[in-house]
Amino acid sequence: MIGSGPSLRASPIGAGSDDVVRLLSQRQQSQLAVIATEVHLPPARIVYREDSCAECVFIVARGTLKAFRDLPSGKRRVLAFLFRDDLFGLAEGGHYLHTAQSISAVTLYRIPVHALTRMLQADPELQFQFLCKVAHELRASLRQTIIVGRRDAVGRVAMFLQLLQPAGDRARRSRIEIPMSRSDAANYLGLTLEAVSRATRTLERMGVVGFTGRHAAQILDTSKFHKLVTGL
Amino acid sequence: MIGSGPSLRASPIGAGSDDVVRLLSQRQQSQLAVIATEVHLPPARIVYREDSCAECVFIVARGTLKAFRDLPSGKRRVLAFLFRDDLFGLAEGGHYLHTAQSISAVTLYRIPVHALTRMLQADPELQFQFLCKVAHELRASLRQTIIVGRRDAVGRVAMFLQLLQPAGDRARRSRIEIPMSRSDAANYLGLTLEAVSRATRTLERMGVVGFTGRHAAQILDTSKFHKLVTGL
DNA sequence: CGGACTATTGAGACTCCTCAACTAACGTGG
DNA sequence: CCACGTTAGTTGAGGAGTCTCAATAGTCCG
Repeated sequence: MIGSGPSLRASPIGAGSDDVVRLLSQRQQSQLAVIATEVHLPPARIVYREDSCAECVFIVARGTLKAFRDLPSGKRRVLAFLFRDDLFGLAEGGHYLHTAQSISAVTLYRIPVHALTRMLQADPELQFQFLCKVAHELRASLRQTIIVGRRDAVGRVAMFLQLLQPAGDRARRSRIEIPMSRSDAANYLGLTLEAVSRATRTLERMGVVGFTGRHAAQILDTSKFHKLVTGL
Repeated sequence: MIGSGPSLRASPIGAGSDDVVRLLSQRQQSQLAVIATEVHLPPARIVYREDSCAECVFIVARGTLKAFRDLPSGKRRVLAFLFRDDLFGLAEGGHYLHTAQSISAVTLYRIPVHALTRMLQADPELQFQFLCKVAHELRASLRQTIIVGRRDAVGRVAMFLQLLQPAGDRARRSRIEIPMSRSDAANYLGLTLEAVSRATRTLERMGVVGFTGRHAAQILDTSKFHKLVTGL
């Protein structure tokens, strides 16, 4: 990280670029830094609870988090994983829609919404970056809908791994870090822990993906992998 | 409709209000009208195709549309239904992410993205309304994820009906209009047409919902209905 | 090294999908 | 206006897949 303040990452709106880019300029970062507070959190710490009063939004500077919602039936549903440069803290009617919890140790920028909205109103360029970011999250959510809509567990897990693939050349992309637990991943995918476990086993047996430990995977057969992702 | 131009509707960001409100002022509507073109379309007409060059965004003035995506496997997935005051035309890398098609006869406002982005940059208040609207769509998408994640068909259909519930008092809310076909609804819910058919039949047998024709439903037992929606 | 939590593996039940036949609704053209 | 063809929806029987429940193995942390 070059900047010394909050940064965002997304595909720009409208522009022809295909790439995910860093959105904020140095100026915008330092401007945001004025109203932002840096927060350090150990793993498994609640950042905020659903339905509590939404006074701040957050930007991830380091680490991984999950956003989940407790359903009336008692079940819990993971709706998103949050990585570096992600924005979170979505509210409705002044209350958070889900609970945010750290998975690894994280560093966050906490920004009061009222200060942020004032700043956005005064700085159209900055606001535009936030618009791009929210559109980016909307795309991510639609992608999740596609994934969860699939019937087969193996295909869903394959798509999930693709989601976690780092950017870069083929060698870099083949090594995948899996920061979350199996059970969180399962929950995100709309599967049970057991189904994910069996699916990963199947992927290994097919020689498509190798798992070394629980938090690292390597794609061994890119062609087969892509066939699974696209659904045969 | 009082305004004579495009209008948007969403929950505002940050504010304490719980309600969905009309976002744009008269001034903003007439300002948008300058760069917008009114388009009338009969039912079942493609507005744009996925992967085609994204030059315009659209706002629904009247009617219902669906947004879907053709998956590599050959299957088709409905990702959203679009109603009055909805904004659509989400793109990535300059290309539309899904295909938009009218369900009923529709009236749309077509707005070139380059003109819109220019206008947004120049008018922070207007841009803020668009930010609210996109956040609103993000919430809708997250809600769909929750719905699709459920396992039981009856519960999913119940949630879907709740989604279509009009605002107002109890009497108004109990009468539900279903503009889309069973098969589109099924697709949106991640079910087959047959499963939806059986689920509606079950709802009828349980005396929870009555169906008169294929495009109208009435909630008969609100308490049971809510139990189904929340998942027992 | 022990304890608690997470993950793997197995057997059975349940639900939805697939396939197939039939019925209803819609729009077209005679 | 009606007959017809096409599309959309209903209903039934069978099979595939995941969920549930249960027991075992592995991992992390004190």
